[in-house]
Amino acid sequence: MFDKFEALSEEKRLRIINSALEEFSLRQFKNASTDAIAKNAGISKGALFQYFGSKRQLFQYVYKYACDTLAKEIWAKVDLSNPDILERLKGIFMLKMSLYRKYPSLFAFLLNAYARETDEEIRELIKEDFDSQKSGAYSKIFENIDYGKIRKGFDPEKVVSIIIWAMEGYSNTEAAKLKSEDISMEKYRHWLKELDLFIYTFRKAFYEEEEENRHGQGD
Amino acid sequence: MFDKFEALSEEKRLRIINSALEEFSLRQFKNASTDAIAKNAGISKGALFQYFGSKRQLFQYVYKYACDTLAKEIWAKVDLSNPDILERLKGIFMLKMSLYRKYPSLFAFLLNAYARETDEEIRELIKEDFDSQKSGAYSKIFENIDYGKIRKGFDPEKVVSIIIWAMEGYSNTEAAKLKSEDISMEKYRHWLKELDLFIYTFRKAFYEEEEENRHGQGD
Amino acid sequence: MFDKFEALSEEKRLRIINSALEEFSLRQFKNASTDAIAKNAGISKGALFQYFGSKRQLFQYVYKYACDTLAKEIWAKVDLSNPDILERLKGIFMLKMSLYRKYPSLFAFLLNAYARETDEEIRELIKEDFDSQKSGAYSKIFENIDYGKIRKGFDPEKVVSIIIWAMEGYSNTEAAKLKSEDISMEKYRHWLKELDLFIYTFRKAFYEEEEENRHGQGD
Amino acid sequence: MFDKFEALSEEKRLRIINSALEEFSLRQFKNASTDAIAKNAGISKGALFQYFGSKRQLFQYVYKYACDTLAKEIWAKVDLSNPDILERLKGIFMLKMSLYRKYPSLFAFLLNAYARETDEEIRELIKEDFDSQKSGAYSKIFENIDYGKIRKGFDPEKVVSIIIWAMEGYSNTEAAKLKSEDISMEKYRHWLKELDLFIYTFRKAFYEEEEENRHGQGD
DNA sequence: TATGAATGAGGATTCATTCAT
DNA sequence: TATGAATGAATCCTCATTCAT
Repeated sequence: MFDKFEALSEEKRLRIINSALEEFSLRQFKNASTDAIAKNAGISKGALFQYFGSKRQLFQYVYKYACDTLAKEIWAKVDLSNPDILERLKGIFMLKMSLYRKYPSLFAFLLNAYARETDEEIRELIKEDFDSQKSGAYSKIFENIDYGKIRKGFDPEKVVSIIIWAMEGYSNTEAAKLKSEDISMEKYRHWLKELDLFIYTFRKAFYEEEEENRHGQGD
Repeated sequence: MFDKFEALSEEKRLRIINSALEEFSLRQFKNASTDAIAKNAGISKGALFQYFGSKRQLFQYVYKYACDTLAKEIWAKVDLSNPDILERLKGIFMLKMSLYRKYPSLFAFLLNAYARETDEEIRELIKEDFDSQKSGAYSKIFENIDYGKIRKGFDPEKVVSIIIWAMEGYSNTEAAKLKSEDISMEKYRHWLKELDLFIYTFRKAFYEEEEENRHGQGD
Repeated sequence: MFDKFEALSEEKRLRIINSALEEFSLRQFKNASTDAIAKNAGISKGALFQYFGSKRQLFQYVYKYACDTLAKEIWAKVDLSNPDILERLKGIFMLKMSLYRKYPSLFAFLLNAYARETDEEIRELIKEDFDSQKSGAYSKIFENIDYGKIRKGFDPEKVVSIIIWAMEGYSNTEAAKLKSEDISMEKYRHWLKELDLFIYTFRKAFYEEEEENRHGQGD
Repeated sequence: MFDKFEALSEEKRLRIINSALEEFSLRQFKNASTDAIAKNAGISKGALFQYFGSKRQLFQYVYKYACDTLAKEIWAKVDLSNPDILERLKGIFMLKMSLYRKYPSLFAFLLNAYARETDEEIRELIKEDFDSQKSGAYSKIFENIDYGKIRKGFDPEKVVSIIIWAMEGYSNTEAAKLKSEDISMEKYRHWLKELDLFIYTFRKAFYEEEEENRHGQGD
């Protein structure tokens, strides 16, 4: 299965995968056009069906590819050694942004698949995968987090929720601004500065004094 | 344009609009069936096309109707007299939740349109509208806000962003849990309690001491 | 089901059925072209699918129609009161020939369906029907046959087999000559004369003397 | 034409012919897969088209091959020295049955081609060939037949037709029972006994007394 | 010469849109 | 004006045939 496809040159394979990623991120499974995928990949419709058998199997292949690629990229790079949730989320934010640069369609494809897809069979495929990945991801993100730094009088769970929602809000806002344009070094530097401001704010708002001092001193 | 439609009796007009709202909230524009819309509205397909010319124009009409209706509802009820951002957001959250109950199809339609629609022309229509509405909405939300209460040392803009993102995160999380089931009074009470906890947390984290005291005393 | 089709005028319905009969008698189910059926019936492809839903259902409808029509025609006209196998087979032969005139494609369609069809689902549909019809038909043909007239020294079963095979051979030979051209009255008279000759031959060959005499006297 | 094919080794040629015979006996011309033919012959699809130009020409070649082979076999073995039609038909029946055993695919192919093929061009090819072969065959079968034995009062032509149709009916009935299973010696003996009974019946029914006597004495 | 990947025309089916009644 | 049957363009998929290697 998919032997014929995997026997192709990497260049051609990527052309096809990226064409499919783009089409499937623009349209639902049902409306995505195999014609468009073939055309944009520079191959014939017949070839597409020789490689993947059906539109459905093409989706499955591309979906698996996207998940694997993303998982490899993310878990290879998130630093789980730092027990500070703020530093960890900062790492995840920067990673997320860099992935937009590297695989613009891939990200859009996965979001589209999860948020918009209505084809039942496809939803099932996604749900299984997504739920297991998500719970895995969340448990990894919260692994070894040190809640001791949070100021007395706060519900640590609420505080962590607020921080995560705020970080998500920020990364979504920035991602929406990006679209598929290139990300400059300047942009990176800007984000790092902004993130430090957010982190400073969170620390000052929710952490014990000493933390703030340490931060103040280190600054 | 749409003269023929607007000449109909209100009862018939509503039947048609509601049928379209429901179909468009269940399916993407391209997959929505004009047959189903006509059937559920109890009119013939031919009539539908005589009123609106095309499926696309029908969508546009219904979309505009939904936006207008919602805007009227929201701005009629949000209390802009209270200069405290926290109280104002609490009001918006409760309103948002109550709208799920009042106009399930209309709300679902707008969410679906904004979040799931992939038809390019439709997206553009939505975006324009949405952006102008959003900027209007945001300027209204921030109208007369008293930033003076925010603790010195914080960037008020960042603090407000964090609060808004966190509130959005919470309302999205809760909305996702809702689906289309009915909202009980108990649910409302639960939300009010939770919101008060969030507000307490925000106040304690970002507001001047005295604010916190006032809250503590008032509780 | 098929309501829309049955609501059409008889003229249009017959045009469609005959077009389908012809196409399905020329090609196997799989190769039969819905395009050709629609075109020859003078309707659009879309209409065909509105009436029947799918090519498969169209076949089923047409098949049932063919069976019902044929059964009605045959059993309405075969005279089962005459206990002489020769007279009865003569009746069946004449009937078979007259059916070629009335429903040329219908006959070809049923033969084609039984002899050539390879689509499994279609075969099953046919087999059930055909086997039950055939056993019913055979039991009717042999109902009340008087074997007493067959000359001593012959195995009556063999004699009847020979007569039936010979009659089938003759009717197939004649049917093959016919194709779809019209059958003249002259042709009918010719067949009747030929049949009488065959019957004379069978009687003289296989029946008791007295039978032959009676025949001789009656001639 | 076909030079390239005929230049191949006999072993390879037979592999290709047998593969085509099998595929064409399983499916109609249109549904037969050139892919399957090439694969089962152990050659590439490209080679197949280089040898034969098109699927149609491949069929023609194979059809001609089948006809020639069969004709050679048949006329080599039918004993034309015996002037008795009954003995001659008995020989043909036994030969026909033995050919099922010797060339199952070839026989199945020809039957399939004649009985089931619906492609018009192919049908024409078959018909021409078949008609010329048939008339040739019939003239050979009736060569040197002694009609003198037939009882006075019968039309010899009719009698011979009846005998041939009955024999065909019997051989078709038996062939239908066979399918592709092997033919045992017992089966052969059974057929010989049955044939003798039929011949006895025909002789008694249609031949002059003395013939019958001779038969009765010889039995 | 042999290969088998690539091509693209052809077929079933769907559905927005039209139009005769 | 209202109807809903009819249309036909568009979509997925197959497979004989071609052609670069």
